[in-house]
Amino acid sequence: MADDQYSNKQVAHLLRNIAAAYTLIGDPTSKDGKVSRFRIIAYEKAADAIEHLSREIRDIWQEGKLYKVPGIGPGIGSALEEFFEKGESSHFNEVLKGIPPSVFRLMEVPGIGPKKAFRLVMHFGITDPETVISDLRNIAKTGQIAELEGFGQKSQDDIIEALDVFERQDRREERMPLPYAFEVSEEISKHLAELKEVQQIDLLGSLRRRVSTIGDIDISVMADIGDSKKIVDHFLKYPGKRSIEGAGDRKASILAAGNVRMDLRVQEKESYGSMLQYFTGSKAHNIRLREYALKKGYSLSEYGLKAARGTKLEAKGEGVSKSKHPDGEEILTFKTEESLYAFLGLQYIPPEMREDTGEIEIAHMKSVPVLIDVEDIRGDFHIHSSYDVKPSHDLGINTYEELVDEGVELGYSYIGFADHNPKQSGLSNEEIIHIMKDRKEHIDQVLSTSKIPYFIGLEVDILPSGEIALPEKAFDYVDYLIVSVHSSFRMPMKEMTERVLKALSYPKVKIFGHPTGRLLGAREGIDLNWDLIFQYVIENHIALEINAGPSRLDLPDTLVKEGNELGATFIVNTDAHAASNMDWMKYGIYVARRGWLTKEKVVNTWNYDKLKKWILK
DNA sequence: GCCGTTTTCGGCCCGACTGTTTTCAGTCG
Repeated sequence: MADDQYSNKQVAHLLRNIAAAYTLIGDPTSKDGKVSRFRIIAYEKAADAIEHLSREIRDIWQEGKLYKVPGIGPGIGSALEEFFEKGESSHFNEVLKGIPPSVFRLMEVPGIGPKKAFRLVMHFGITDPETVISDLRNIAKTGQIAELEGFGQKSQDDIIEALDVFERQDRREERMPLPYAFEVSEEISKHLAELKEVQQIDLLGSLRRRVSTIGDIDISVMADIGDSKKIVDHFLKYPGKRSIEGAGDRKASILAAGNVRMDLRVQEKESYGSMLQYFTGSKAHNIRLREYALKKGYSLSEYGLKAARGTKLEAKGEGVSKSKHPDGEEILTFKTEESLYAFLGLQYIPPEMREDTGEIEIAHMKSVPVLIDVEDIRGDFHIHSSYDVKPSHDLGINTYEELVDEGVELGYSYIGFADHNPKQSGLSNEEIIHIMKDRKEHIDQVLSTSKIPYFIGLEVDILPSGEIALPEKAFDYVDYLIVSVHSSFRMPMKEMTERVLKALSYPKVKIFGHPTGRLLGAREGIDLNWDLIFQYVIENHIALEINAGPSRLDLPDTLVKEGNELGATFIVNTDAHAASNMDWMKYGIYVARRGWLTKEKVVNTWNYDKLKKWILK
């Protein structure tokens, strides 16, 4: 499904190839064959936009909303329509005709862009994309690349190295789950903190934006600019280092164990705010912010604001001062991010929102939402105990009493238990009903003096038919049900949607658990028609779970944002199988914040009375 | 080719590093 030629990734790849072809040979379909460089940029922008969509571009086209995607206008749009209808576009074909396919393959190698790929392919006549990597490596080893004009010995060595690395890890795009990235970054932070010249260390990039999976670790250091070389040198001596990717006076990159790339930047105090802003990203947010600044007459970079179009620089406002850009021009520098956004007439934008999904417009209108925080959470409703109901999946390791104690420790006002349902094979309905009755009696007994009120829930499997794995007579012994998909993950969207909608229709179902079923880096989510799911849960007051389990982080942030815009409500749960895992809550909160949620949209921030009313409704 | 809270025409993000170069092109983030 996701890897066919219509997937967002493939369509984005196609548009980037068109952009590369334009760069290399121009447009064969136009009169003079020339292409404005801005048309090339437009294709790349459209590719970026499509790659970051939260749903499939082809589905958007089928809904007739293709031209609502930013970056798609009449030109690219009409070609895409033809592509979706016929499986190919005559314009795209014309443009690509002049470029051997091996060029695009070679461009996937880091360090080789369109120009180099084209030169090498044309000069050596390697046209087969299947063999281009090994063919070129063989040629390189004979020393022929070093003799080409514009290349040299070093270029040749670099190409051999890049091809070797590429072939070893071809297409393995390793991103680590956010919680793991936090651990890795702690070590490098400690290493940097050894230097007394280091005044402050910040983790930036996708880590600071709390993206669910992290590619690179981005680190900034505040220091006097005279010390920056020394700090870079120390960074390069990190014991976990495998190789140096690049190094300058103010920035450097290394590859650490596990092929984790780490990027360092050093900046002085006066312009540190600009650095934080720049290095936090996202790239799309930064580009949009720079465009916005430019319209106001300023050119924005990681150093601060330069005057553009004859604007006069005036250092007005908190934390703003005049300084010199490394190139000698006068600039305004910013101590904090707040001062930078404020200077541009924008409300502060939390890092989690900086994805170019409308946040700059909202900040301009001064209506940035107050995002939910982990302190707002008053309870956890997806916790597994060690009470043995002969469950279909794993038992937890702690008793109800221990889970309550942990809840009290976390400052919760209430708690909900959601063990897995008793397995259906080998147990009769009567036995299951009996187990459920015993469980309720057990809980009520051991928690008769509980410090906080509790709810008795159950996480029930959604069977392939859409029925749920619990006889209705057992419903008497629970306050609420979480329904979750735990099997048959690969069903066509239509059937999967019907399956889930049926499960959601049972009485006492209040929560749709880890809704996509994805496992980060291990399993894609299920295919659902989200418009129908959102509509149903909104009408029936069912909360969509944001599962904070480090390997899940499910619902994904993009779907949270979409559901939020439609008016859905959510619940952030840990799915803990041990009391010690109940502190995973923060990871779910990160997802919620990336989905722009305020606390009102999250049921487990509500006070007890309101919450109880919702559960018992 | 796309786009609009100073524009339906006239703009389009910014800088660092590397290698091959005597002033810059290519690539990347």
